[in-house]
Amino acid sequence: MLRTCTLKEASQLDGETVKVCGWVHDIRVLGKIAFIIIRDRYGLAQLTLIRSIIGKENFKKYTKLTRESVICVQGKVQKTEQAKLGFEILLESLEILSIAETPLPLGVADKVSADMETRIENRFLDLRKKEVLAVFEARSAIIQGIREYLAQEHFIEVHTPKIVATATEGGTELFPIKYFEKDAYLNQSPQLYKQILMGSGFDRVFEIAPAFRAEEHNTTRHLNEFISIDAELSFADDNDAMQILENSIKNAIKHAIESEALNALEQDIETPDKPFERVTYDDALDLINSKGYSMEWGEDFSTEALKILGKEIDDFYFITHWPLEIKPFYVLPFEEKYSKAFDLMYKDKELSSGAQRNHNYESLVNIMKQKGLNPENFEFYLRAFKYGMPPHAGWGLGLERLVMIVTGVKNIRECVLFPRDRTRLVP
RNA sequence: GCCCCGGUAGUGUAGCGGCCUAUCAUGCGGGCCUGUCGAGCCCGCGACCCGGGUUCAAAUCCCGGCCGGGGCGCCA
Repeated sequence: MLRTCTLKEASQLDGETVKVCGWVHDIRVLGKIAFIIIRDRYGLAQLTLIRSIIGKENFKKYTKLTRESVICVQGKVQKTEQAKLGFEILLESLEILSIAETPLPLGVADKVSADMETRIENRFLDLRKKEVLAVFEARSAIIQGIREYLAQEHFIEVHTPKIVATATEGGTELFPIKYFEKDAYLNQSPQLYKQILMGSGFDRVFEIAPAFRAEEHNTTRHLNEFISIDAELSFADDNDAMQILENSIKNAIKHAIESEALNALEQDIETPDKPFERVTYDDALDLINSKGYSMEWGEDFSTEALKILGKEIDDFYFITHWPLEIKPFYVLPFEEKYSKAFDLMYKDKELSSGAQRNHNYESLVNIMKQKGLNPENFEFYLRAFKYGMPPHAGWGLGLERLVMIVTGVKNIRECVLFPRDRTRLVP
């Protein structure tokens, strides 16, 4: 066993001799005494080196260690007021496990900031910073919160194919790939598959998996590969789906807060205690037009329009009863020109979209034709509607968008370990 | 897809025709110090993206390329 405890655990072991491992965060030499700040995932600890105890040779060797080298040390934990952290480890022996080259392409303990590109190119180093790590701890907690809630509501976690034969919904660009002698695509959404599973009687399913979009977008809120959290439930309408979504989000935030990851981010967010406000498309439209912005019925909200809404309405809110014409073919029509579609917003950000689905075969085929899609290309999907399909509803949620909101991070790339954007394919 | 902005030491920056042998911080190398903790002090190291042009003179202006950041659109 290389270590007997983590640095955080060591802080509680006053008087005991421990063996700990980590990275050299910083070294301060003051003549005959020196301090090495060691770091692991859980925190920092100060190693105190006294030359007269460890010997001149060792003292020199250890204080010449480069930053970010990996070491394993043995020493005695002592509580002391003299150390900022309230304790220190009086060094007895030190083993060098890995020497870090110098200079570092990206400073870890530095005060200077780095550009996004430098950070991503050296992501392994960037991830050593506690505020960067914290984003991923929060992300993990968010996923756990959602998974925990959905499992409790008897959702089955499923995985659908990411290599598919045709476009899911039309519209967005897909990444073409070679599938042996056939042409295929990376899937933009599990939409069609999770609906088929409703026809299978799975009743309630969810999936947390990558989705791919080949749009050349240049924004801080789009990725070409992102994690989509999708849920679908049978014998349910749009309101049921919204409730499940709302509760999932609340549990996600609760978990993120409880994980304490947010402490490193100076992010102050509370679990929303009130129900999310629900605004109809028509009311939202009126609100926007009343603020001096001009928007026609049947248009989607522009970024500028959403900024107005974001200011007028509280944090999380649903926009419901969308015009049928601007939603995909699979949403359920309602009162002729409307649909049972909804979007979940956080201020001006689109977090999720969902709907009660159209489970009527004839109607579905008609709407597909109206939208210029060829039903023959969707035969594998449509046949599930011919032999007993229950009414159902569901949603897709962009994980990284939620992580942005919960952590307060401004660029969505910071919410992914190794982001895929317009030009980035490595690392 | 349309549009805007930017590339200066390892990192982050200042400079935006001659005052540049290029600023500052951080880092790195060396030295001093037994309580540092954003340590301090002294010495040193290290850079104008590439190609072409304008000019007596280019980091600075112009053109092209490469690379990056962002806005809109599209969406999650």
